[in-house]
Amino acid sequence: MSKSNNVYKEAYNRALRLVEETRRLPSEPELGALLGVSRTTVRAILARMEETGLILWNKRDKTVLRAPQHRDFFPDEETDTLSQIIERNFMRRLLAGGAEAGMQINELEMAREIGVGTTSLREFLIRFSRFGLIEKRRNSHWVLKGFTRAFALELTEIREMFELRSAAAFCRLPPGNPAWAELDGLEVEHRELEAAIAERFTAFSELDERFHRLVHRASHNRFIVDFYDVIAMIFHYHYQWNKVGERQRNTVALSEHLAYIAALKSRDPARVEAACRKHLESARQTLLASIPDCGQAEADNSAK
Amino acid sequence: MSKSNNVYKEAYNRALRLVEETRRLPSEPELGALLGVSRTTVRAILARMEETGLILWNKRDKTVLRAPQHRDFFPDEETDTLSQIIERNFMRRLLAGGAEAGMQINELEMAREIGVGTTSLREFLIRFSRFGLIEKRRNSHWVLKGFTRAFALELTEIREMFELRSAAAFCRLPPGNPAWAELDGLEVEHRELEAAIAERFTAFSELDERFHRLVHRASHNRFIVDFYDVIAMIFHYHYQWNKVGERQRNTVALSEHLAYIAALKSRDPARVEAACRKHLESARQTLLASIPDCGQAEADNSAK
DNA sequence: AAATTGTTTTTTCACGATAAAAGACATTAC
DNA sequence: GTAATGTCTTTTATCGTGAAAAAACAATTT
Repeated sequence: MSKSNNVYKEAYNRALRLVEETRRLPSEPELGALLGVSRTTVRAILARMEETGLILWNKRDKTVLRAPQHRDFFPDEETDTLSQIIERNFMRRLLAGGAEAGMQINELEMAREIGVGTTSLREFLIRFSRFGLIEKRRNSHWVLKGFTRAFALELTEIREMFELRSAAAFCRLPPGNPAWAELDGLEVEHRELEAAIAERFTAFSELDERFHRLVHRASHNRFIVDFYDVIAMIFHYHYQWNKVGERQRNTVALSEHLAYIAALKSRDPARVEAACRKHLESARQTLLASIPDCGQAEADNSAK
Repeated sequence: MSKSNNVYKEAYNRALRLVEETRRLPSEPELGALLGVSRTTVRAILARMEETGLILWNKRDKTVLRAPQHRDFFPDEETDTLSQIIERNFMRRLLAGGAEAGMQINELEMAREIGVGTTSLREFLIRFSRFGLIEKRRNSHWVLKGFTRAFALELTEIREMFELRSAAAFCRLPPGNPAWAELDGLEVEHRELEAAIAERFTAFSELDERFHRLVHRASHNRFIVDFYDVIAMIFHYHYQWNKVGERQRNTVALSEHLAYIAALKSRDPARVEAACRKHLESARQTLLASIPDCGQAEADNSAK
């Protein structure tokens, strides 16, 4: 099957939004920059838009003829990257299904089950291995380490080290640094969400990620910044399968964020540390509370 | 060409060492365990040994007929893993050649130059990306970030955080923990090397790695333990192309290690921290001294 | 002349295929 | 009856291939 054209389809859907808003589309290179794809893909999109009667395309002239209907869009399933498909499948097995530690992963079988080639699955597993949940035996299978209490503790330990350091670095940023403006923006978004917490309390996790990434970036350390990928991945999937008490959790986290932001703006290192510690502590508790295998931790940890 | 039989060749060479030392070889499963390969490979090895007249093989009986000659061994080039070949090639370009930051990596071209398939190279790059030296543009090329002063500073920053924490954890290990015995063993090896520093001063880096890995393991944190891979990789290649002042460096490091070991054995946290800090500081200086682009650091760091 | 469009070349992504290596099962030897 | 050997099956490592997407180059247009 070689390669799916999801890049084209996904960009096409986004291009439809542009069609909704304008009478005539900009030049090909401009569209490419706007959609984040190459001109080759832009031209494929324009060609189809002409075919379906959405636009009239003649060289520089790209006039919108009609508003896009619902059926003009490609279905969501077709716009996903292969690695996104694999990732979702894999995480579902890992978190939802009964994936015990020590279980081994069969590339061929798993690729067949998900319906992808072995190469793609292999590449996913290699990329995924940095999250510390799987390990490769040379010339042999992968071993699942399991989403255990020990894992959560190790993850949060690093997170706390990194975030405390990043927060301290944030305080030291000169006043002119754009990060301060970003922080102000995030504060506003927090207040807006606080006011509307009843309706859109699920929007929090996206805001949460942006806030923590901003703090981590202040460290100016690629290893710290990159490590947030691990945290984001875990929290993302974790919350997707664990909705109990979500609203309560988010309300608490939101107010902790606001205190944390206020502390950062005060530039008082002691206050920042306290606010950061408090928030991380409750994040840790939330994560731990959701892991079934209690008592397992000591065993895992002392097994060297 | 599908797959090279380097596993077989490498295991064969190691099996020759056993032939040198024994009159008759053990059972197939035992040999497999000894060489770390499957019985399939063991049997292939035995088959060849019989063919070349090294042994007489009849079911359980595997009698050694003659001592292996030099020409019985497979040449070293043939025993390397593909990923080792790729790694060496890549690191040579990165450290020795003029690999400026921002330069882009072409999978196809590089694969051709090294003489491997694109899949293998891709997988290597994905694995390598966690070292923070390259970055992928989606649906496009990889970008080289360069082995810059900024990189070295970011790397050592994390290293120091992790090692200080691990060393502190080491102090708290109960007296019965096998790590203490391992530490004693390493101390002996250090003393032996100290006595013979004149002859085998290049053997230090291997000892260095084992020592630091032992310390890191005390953290009981997979992210800390895994991070040492990054450090080991950098130091390994770095020293391979930078032999100036090696002996002096190693002599200093050796005595610092001994002080560090003594501190750990004293279990005095303050003393451990001091010894650890001192050693890490000189390791950092050594690394920084070897990077050509001075003054670059500020520019890199403040570029957000 | 600079930017845009038209055309061609290259590169990435993903697959199936194949030999090496591992693993499973059946048989024999002690 | 346990542990070895003999045989067969499955899985991994690697490549070549082909379509999607990017990038480079050439020809227009304003």
